[in-house]
Amino acid sequence: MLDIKFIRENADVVKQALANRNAEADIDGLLELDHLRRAVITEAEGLKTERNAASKAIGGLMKEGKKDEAEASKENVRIIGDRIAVLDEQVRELDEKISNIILYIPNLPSATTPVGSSEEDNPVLRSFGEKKEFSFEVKPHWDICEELKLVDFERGAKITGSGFPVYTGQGAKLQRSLISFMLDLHTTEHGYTEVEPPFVCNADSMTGTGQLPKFSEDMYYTPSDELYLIPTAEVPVTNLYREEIIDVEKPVKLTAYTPCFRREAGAAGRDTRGLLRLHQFDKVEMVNFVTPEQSAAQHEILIAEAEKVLQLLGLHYRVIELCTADLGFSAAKCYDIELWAPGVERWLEVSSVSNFGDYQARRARIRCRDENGKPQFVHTLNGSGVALPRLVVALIESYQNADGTVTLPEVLRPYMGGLEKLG
RNA sequence: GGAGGGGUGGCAGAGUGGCUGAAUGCACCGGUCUUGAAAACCGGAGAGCCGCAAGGUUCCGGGGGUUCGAAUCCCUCCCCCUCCGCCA
Repeated sequence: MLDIKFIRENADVVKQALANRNAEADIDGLLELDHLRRAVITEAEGLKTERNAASKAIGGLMKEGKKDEAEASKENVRIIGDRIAVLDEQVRELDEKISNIILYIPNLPSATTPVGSSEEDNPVLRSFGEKKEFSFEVKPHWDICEELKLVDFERGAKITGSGFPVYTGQGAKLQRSLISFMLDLHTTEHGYTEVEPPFVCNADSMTGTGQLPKFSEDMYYTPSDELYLIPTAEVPVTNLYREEIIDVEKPVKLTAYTPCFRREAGAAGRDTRGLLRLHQFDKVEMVNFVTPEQSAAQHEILIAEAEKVLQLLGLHYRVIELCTADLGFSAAKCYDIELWAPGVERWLEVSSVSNFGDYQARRARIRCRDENGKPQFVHTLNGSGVALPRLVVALIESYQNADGTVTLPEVLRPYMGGLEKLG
C-alpha cells in the first residue's frame, strides 16, 4: 500500500507512475476523502478533549457531593458524546472508502525500472550458457514424461481436474530431489533459514502481501473456514512477521518449499498441455526482510542466489527486467529468470525476483527500528528459487538423449540415489 | 467436540469504574563512579492517528454494548493453556 502522506504531497508523481504501469486509480477522489477524513477527525478529537475534561470534572463533583451540578454536567456530556458517535461513524465510513481505493492501487515502479508499454519492452540483462545442438529430433517434455512414466496427466485430471498432474516413479523422486537440492543450496551456501509454513492462509495475510482484495478470483478458497490456499510461499513466509517490529540489522533470509495453488482464472485454455501452466505446482521460495538502505543491494544478491540454482544444474537461461507495464501488482522492481526449453522451443519463466520496497511492509505492518530507535517499515524482497514444473520441463528437454533417456546433472545424482539417467 | 482457566508494554507481572498509557522486576539506552569493566546509584524509554507546532486523541487479544467516564462491568468472536473425548 502506498503512503497516503506521500500521495498527498506527490499526487502528480503518483499519477505518472501509475500511468507508466497502465494502472487506473482515482487519486483525486482519494485525496478528497483523505481531506474530509482529517477534518472530521479534527472535529471529533476536539470534542473528545472537551468530554474527557468534563468527565474528569464530574468525578470531582461527585466526590465533593455536589450531585446537582454533576447531573447537569452529565446531560451536557451526553450530548457531546452523541455528536462524537456520529463523527466517529463518519470516520469509520471514510476509512473504509479510502481502503477500498488505496488497497487496489499497485506499488510505484522504482526509479530504475525501465518504462515500457508491454512485455515487449522488457530488456534482457544477461544470459548463461547457450542453446544446445541436438543430432536428433528433440521431443517436447510431455512425450518424454509419457514415455518414461514420469507424470500421469490423465489420472491427475480424473482425481482432481486438468492442471493437477500426478508425478510417478522417477518423476516423483525427481521432484523431491530438486526440492532438497535447492533448499540445501540456499541453507548451506546462501545463509537461509528453512521454514515450513501452513499452505493455507487467512484474509489478513493475503491482504498483507497484496493478493487481496484485488486478486481473490485467482485463489482457491475454503468458505467454511474462510481460508485461502496459498498461490506462493511468499504469503505465509512474509506474513510471519505481520504486525511485528523485527531486527533486520542483518537481512532476515528465509526459504521455504511449498506447493502453490493458482486458479489461473484469466489464463484458461492457455498452455493446457504438459507442465507449462498448472493449478498446483511445487516451488522453493526465498524471502528477505531488510532495511530500506539495504534493499537495492539485496535485490542483486537475491537474483544471484536464484541464478546459482540454474548454473549448478547447467541450464541455459537469461535474466530480463520487467518494464513498468509488466511489473507485478506489489513490486517496485522485478527481474525474471527464463529457462530455454528446446522441446517446446520457448523461454520459460521459472523465477521472479522482486523488490517490494515498503509496499508489503506497510500493508502488513512489518517494521524495524531505525538508527534512532524509531519504528520504520522494512523492505521485503522475494524470489523463486525456483519453481519446479518449468524447471523440470527445461531439464528433461535439455538433457534428453537419442535413446529416449534423460541424463541427470551431476548435482542431482546424490539426491536420486546415484542414478545417472532417467529411463 | 465437551469442561475449566487465561490473553496487559521487548519479556515477566500488578491493576476489578475516574488521580492508570498503565505499578514493580528483568532486559534496553544515557549519565555518575571506575585505569577499564562489573556492581551500585541517577535519569530516559510503548505504538498509531490528527496537528507547522504547542499539543490533542486512540490503543490493555478483535468487535459490539452499559456509563458523564471502561484495562476494570456485560455480550460476542478469536487465540493460548489444562483435563476429557476423537484421531494422523
